[in-house]
Amino acid sequence: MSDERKSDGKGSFISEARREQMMEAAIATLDEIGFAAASLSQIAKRAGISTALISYHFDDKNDLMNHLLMRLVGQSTEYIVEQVRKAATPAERLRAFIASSLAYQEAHPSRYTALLEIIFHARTPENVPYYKLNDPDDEEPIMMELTRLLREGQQEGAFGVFRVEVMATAIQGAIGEYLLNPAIAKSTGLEAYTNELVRIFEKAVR
Amino acid sequence: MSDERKSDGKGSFISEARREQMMEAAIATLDEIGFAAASLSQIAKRAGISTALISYHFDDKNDLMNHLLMRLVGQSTEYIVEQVRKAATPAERLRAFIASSLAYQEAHPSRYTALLEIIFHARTPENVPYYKLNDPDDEEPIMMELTRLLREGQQEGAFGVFRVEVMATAIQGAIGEYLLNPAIAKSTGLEAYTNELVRIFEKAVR
Amino acid sequence: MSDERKSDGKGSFISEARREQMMEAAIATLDEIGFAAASLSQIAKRAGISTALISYHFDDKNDLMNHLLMRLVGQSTEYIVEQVRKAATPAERLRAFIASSLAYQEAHPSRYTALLEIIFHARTPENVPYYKLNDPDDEEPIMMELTRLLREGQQEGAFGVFRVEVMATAIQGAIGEYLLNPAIAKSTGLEAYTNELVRIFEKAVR
Amino acid sequence: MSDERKSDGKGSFISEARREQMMEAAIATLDEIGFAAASLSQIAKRAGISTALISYHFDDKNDLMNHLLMRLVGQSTEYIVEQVRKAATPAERLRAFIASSLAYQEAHPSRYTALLEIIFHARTPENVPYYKLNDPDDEEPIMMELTRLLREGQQEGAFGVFRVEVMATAIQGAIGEYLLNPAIAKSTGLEAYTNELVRIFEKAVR
DNA sequence: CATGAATGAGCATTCATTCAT
DNA sequence: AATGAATGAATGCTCATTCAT
Repeated sequence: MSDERKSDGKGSFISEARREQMMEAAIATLDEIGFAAASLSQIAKRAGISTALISYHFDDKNDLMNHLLMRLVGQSTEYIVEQVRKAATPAERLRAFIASSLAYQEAHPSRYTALLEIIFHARTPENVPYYKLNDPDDEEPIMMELTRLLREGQQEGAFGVFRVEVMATAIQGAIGEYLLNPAIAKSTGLEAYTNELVRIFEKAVR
Repeated sequence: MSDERKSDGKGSFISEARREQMMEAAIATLDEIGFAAASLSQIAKRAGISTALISYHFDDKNDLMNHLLMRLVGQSTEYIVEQVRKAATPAERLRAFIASSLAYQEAHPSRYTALLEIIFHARTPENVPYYKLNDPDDEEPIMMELTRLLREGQQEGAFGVFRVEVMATAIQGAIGEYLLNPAIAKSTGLEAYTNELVRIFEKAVR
Repeated sequence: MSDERKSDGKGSFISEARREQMMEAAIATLDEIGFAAASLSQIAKRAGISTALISYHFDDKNDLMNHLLMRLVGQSTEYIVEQVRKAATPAERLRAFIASSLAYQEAHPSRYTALLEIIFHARTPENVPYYKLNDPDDEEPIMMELTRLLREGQQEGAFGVFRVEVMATAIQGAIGEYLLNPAIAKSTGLEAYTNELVRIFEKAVR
Repeated sequence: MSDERKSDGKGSFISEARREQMMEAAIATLDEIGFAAASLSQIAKRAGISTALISYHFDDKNDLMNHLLMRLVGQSTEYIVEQVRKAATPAERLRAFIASSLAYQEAHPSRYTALLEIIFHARTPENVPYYKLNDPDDEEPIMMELTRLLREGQQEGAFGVFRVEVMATAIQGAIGEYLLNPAIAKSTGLEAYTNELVRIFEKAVR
C-alpha cells in the first residue's frame, strides 16, 4: 500500500521520466566517484535537481540503488540473452554467451562499472552484502541462461560430461575477471581475450 | 619515506602487538559490517580501545587499511605459493594452485572477506579504485606464480599452446567466483568444486 | 568565481536574514570567548541553530569569518569616511578622522573586538596571518582616506612637510592603541583621549 | 606550595636548561605557524622531545606561554631601558626610546612575533584576552619608563604641556603599528620610519 | 628525568532525511 | 511536482593531559 505512493510501478509519465533521469545521473556518479562517495547531493548535482527530489521519488537511497541495480541487470541480461538466442548450435551459443558478455562490458563501460559498484558495496538492511546474496532460490536469469545452454549441449551430445553449475561458475568468473584485471586489457585486448576464452572453454566442455 | 615516521619500522613489542590487535579488529569489522560501515569507532569498539589510539598507531584510516591489505595479501600468497612449491610436476602444481586458493577461502573466511572488502572499496587519493589498480608494472606475486607455472608447463611440454595471461586470468576468475556465488557453495561444496575446476583446466591446458 | 555557488549573490530574503543572524552570533561569540574558542558549535549555540546550518549557508568556517570581516571593515570604514567628508578644512578632517575612529570603538565595542579577533587570529591557507597581510597593492580604504586627507592638507598649505605614510601610520597606531590599553580608558576616558590626540597630531602636522 | 614542584624558580640546572630549550622551541613555533597551530606536539617536535616532557616541566600549556611571555617582555624591556638610560637629555631619551623599540623588532623578529602572538591570542582562565589586560595596577615597566621620561622632560622644561598618559599611548601605538603594517616597511623602511617618527613626536611634545 | 601509550573531549564537515512552502 | 531550509547523527582527526614504566 504505502509502496504505491512512491517508487511504484505506474506513476505519471513525468514521474517516470524523472526517475530515469535520476538513475542516469546515478550511473554517472557511480562511474565517476564510486559508491562510497555517491551521496544524494552528488547524484542530484549531476541530475541538475535538488536532493529532496530524489527522496521524493524514491523511498530511500537504498530504494534508488535497488531500482538502478534491477535496471542494469535487466539491460545486460537482455542484451546477452538476445545474442545467445540467435545462435543455432550449443557451441555457437557458448561462444555467443562469452562474446556478448565481454562485448557488453566494453559497449557500456559506465553501466558496467555502476553495476559492479552497487553489487560490491550495497548491503541489505540485515547487513548482508549483495555480492553474497546469490540466493539459490533467486532466479538470476543470466546464470540460468548459461546453465540451460550448457545442459542442452550435454543433452544434444555436443558437450561431454561435467558438472553444469561448476562449469557455469567458472565461465562467469573468467568473464568477470576481465574488468577486474586491467593488465589483461592492456596486454591482450578484448577481442583476443574473447577468442582465447572461447577456445579454453570449448576444450573444457568437450 | 613517509612510511618511517609512524606505523613502520621495528617499533616496540607492545606497539607491534597493538597494531596486530587493531588489524584483527579491523578484519572482524570488515567481515561483520563491511568496509563502508567500518568506521574507526566501530573498529575501536571491537578492539576494546579508543578511536584516538588507532590514529596514534597509524597515520590514517587509509594507512591502517593499506597495512591490513598488505598483510592479508601476503598471508594468502604465502600459503598458496608454499603449496605450489611442494608439487613436482606442472599438472600437480596447477592442481595445487587451484586447491590451495580455494582452501584458503574456506580456512580463513573472515580474512578473505576482509581482503575482498578492501579491494572492492578502497580508493587511491586520486579516486582510482583498488580493483582497477592491477598495474602491469606491479608484481602481483600470486598472478606471477600462476603465470610462471603455466609457462613452465608449456616449456616442459606438459601443457599445450595457449595464451598464458588469458589462461591465468580465467583460472583466477573461476577461483574467485566461488566466494561470490553462495549458490555453488550450497549445491556443490568446496571439495567437489575444487575437483571439478581442476578437471576443467586440466583439459583446457592440454 | 567560486563565490557564486554559496554564500554569495542575492540569495533569498530568508537566506540573507539567516546569514545576518549567524554573523551577529559570530560577533557575540568572538567578543565573548575569542577567535580560538569560537567554534561553529559555539556560534550555533548563540544563534539558536544547529552547526550544520552554518555549513549550509557558508562554504566554510573560513568563509563565514571572511564575510564577517568584510562586513565589519565595511561598516567602520563607512562610518568614519562619512564623518570625514562632512568636514570642510584639512584640520577639521583630521580631527573628524581621529574622533570618529575612536567614537566607533566605543559605539560598537563588540564589533570592534570581533574585528580585532579576526584580524589577529585568522590566517590564509598559506598560513600568513591576516595582520601581516596589509598588502600595499590592496586598497585598504581607511588608510587611503587618511593619506588622502593628509596629502590634501599639504597641498593646500594647511599642513607642513612630513612623510604622509609615516604620519598616517602613527595616527592609526595611536588610535588603535586606545582599545589595547584599558588603563588609558580608565584614567583618561574617550573624550579626553580624543581631544588630546587631536592636539598632538595637530602640532605634528604643522 | 604546589607551585614549587613544577614551573618554579630554583629547579636543577638541567631542569632550567630544559625549560630554556622548550621556550626557544615555542618561539620558533609561534613564529612559524602562529599561536593557534602551536600545539604541544608542534613545539615538542621542534625541541626534539616528547610532548609529555613539556607537561612535566610546566603545569600547563598556559603556564608555558606565561613564562615565555614574561621572558619576552623582560628581554625587550631590558634592551629598551638600557638604551634610554644611556641618553642624557629628555629629547635624547625620547629618541632612544623610539629608536630602540623599533630596532628591537628588527633585531629579533621571531621573538617579537612570538610576543605578539601570545599577547593577541592568550586568555586568562576567566576568558579575558591578554591584550585587554593592561591593568593600571600592573606595573608594565616599558610604559612606566616611557611615562617617566616624558614627565621628567616636562619637569625639566624640555617638553611642553600635554597629558603624559595619552602621549605615551600614542607613541606606543605608533611604534607597534610598524610591524602591523607591512606596507610601511616596504615603502619607507625602518630607519626612515624611525627618524620620521622621532621628528613627529619631537614636535608633538614641545 | 623522560617517554610511549592511552584517552575523553572537541573540532569542522558531510550525510540522508524531513518539512513547510 | 519541486525546492530550500533545517537537523541529528556520524565521520576522521587533533588536542592537552595523565600515567606506568
